[in-house]
Amino acid sequence: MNSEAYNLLHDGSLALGRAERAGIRVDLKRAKKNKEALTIKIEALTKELHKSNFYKRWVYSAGGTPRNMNSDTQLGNYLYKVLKLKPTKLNTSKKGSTDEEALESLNVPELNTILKIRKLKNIRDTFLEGFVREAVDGFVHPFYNLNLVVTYRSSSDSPNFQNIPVRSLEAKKYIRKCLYPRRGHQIMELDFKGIEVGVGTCYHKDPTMIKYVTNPKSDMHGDMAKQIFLIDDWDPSHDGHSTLRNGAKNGFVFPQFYGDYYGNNAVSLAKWGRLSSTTRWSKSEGILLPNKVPLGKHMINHSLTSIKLFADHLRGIEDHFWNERFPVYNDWKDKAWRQYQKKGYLEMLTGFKCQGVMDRKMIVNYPIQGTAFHCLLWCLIELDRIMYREGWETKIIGQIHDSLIFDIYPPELSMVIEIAKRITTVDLLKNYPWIIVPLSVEAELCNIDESWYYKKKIKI
DNA sequence: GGAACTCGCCAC
DNA sequence: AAACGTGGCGAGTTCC
Repeated sequence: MNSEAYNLLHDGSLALGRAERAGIRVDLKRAKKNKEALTIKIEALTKELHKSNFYKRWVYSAGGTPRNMNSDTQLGNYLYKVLKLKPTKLNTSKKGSTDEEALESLNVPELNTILKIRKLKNIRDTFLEGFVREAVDGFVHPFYNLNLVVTYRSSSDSPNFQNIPVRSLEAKKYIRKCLYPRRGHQIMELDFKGIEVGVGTCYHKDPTMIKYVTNPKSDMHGDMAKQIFLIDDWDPSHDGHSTLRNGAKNGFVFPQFYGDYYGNNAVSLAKWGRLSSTTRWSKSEGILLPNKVPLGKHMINHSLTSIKLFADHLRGIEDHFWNERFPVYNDWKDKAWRQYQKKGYLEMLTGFKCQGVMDRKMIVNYPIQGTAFHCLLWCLIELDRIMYREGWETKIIGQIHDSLIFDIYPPELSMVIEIAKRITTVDLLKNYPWIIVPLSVEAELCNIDESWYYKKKIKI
């Protein structure tokens, strides 16, 4: 790495050290209460399972020794060797998988109980128990490492602050309702909007992507949703259409950027839209579209009657995506790969080098992932410097790759937002002149004395 | 009988 | 042929 990169890590660890020292307030009483509530639920589900013929036969098959349903080895043996069920999926050791997708596909009611227990145990033992174990005087102090990740991103541990559940409502409730700001303060989260797409654009400079990230009226994910789901009367403000937009974004666009292909896109989009991956689609299946039409009916009306035909459709879209829509981006991927093969390493715009054996996907992903984080880290250092110098009562308490988490002293709120906005959208671009696209941030805020669970988007 | 390791799973 | 990157847990294995 060059000296600029080197200094970023040094300044970064000092700034992150202050966030570590600040820490996050935990309601330990609540964490313990939630743990107990989960234990009761887990015990009830375990009892239910133990009563089933499914479990009794499992024990019998082991000569009467009790079976541990948390053991994937025992479960896999029973399902695929004793019951001789056909695995729908293999794990890396080429044995029948026992992950969520595999168990769901077997359509055995008791397996759903096991999945439920798994989820609850994960909430209890990884997250809540982690808070209880790591808390000192009512605060957890997650660590942020800058020396562990091959892409020169950060990682976090003890407890890991970068994988706190937010998508699953149940997990989110149990866990985030334990995390609080200091008394009289409020938690705020500031996120870069589409930073990886923006940083990627600084690498490949594709003119169509530049238009997409520069013109606020353009909408890449919306355009892809129109194409993928064959919608003629596209209305971005429509709830149902914004659902399809999310599908296109998370089921096609991002996976394509990461190097995935249309075949997997078809499977994951079918799953997302509740369409069968094995049988022909019917007009009554699938998620409901805005006009109350099931997705299955909509697809069939457009002659897409099965996942096979849908995959063919996506193959054409993938081809158009890379060769017509983003040909310059496509060329950059080739160029980056050839350059790595010639030089044996890759170099980021922020001055970091990655050496070692890498495949094509790593070569096009690492620089974007790392560089995007470096933008966040640079802003964190700048903000920390100002906060420290001026003695703000507001503290930075965490960081999740493209977002900053603050413990806000309410009288300082508007000043924090104003300065953070300046640093992220103006100062950063001066420091890194290779940033050729506008960057923007969005904010989520909790009320005073409210837990992190209640964060809500605010206008800034 | 414990330390250190791998694997599979799952959270982001 | 076919998804980037992490941390953490429980189960199971190996080694001393």
